[in-house]
Amino acid sequence: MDVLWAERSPLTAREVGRLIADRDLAPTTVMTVLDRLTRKGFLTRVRDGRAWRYEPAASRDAYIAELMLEALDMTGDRSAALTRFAQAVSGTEAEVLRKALTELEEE
Amino acid sequence: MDVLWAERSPLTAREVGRLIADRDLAPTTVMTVLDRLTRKGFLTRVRDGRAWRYEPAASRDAYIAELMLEALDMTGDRSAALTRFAQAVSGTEAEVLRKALTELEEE
DNA sequence: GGCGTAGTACTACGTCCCGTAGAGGGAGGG
DNA sequence: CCCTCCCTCTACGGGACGTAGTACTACGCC
Repeated sequence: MDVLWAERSPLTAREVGRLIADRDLAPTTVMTVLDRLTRKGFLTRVRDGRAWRYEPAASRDAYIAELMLEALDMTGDRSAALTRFAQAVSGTEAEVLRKALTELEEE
Repeated sequence: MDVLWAERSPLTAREVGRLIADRDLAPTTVMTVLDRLTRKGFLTRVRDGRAWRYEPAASRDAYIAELMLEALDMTGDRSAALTRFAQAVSGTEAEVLRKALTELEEE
């Protein structure tokens, strides 16, 4: 669903339908989906003549980060979960995390 | 659902029903839920006489960490999402992460 | 030894979300 | 004036989930 969408950064309208013509969906289907995503706050829409122009409300990365935080909220012991997580990521990704944290510290 | 369950570490059977008597659910309801959680791999069950004894398949923390990794898998750019995440956690939690990563490095 | 009780498996029903789509309305162009 | 485009509203099938009932089995007591 959002997969299709969240990838392309530029804003668009029902051109989305053109972009995913391979799945040949009814035009209304695409509209319904965009509409529902908007209702859920994943997309933002702006009028453009009689059509709408949709835009992601947040970057994909921000959305993912939010999902991760949401998962984290489900536990009582956030530290334990975080530690677990740190242990679970691969070496290179641990490196990325470390770097991000370091930069954070420097600000 | 798992909320009730995943909190208590010790293993149990239909005593779960006793433990959540406040929600006064039919005994069968509790059983069905435990059964479904087992099917989905969240719980492990062992025979104990004619009854079953349920036990979490993974610790809550491990489960949360897994959820976070799952979210991370949804992006194309894992590094970007990780960086975002690192920036999003609160200061104290960033500290926890840093510590976990450092210990990881030392091993 | 039969009968109540505890525990299990199987099935069901309402609800909600999601992917898909159709039917109907307003607005611009030929 | 009609056609086309795009929008809104409503719908339907499927799957998950929370809740629960029914049917079967095995203990154990009297």
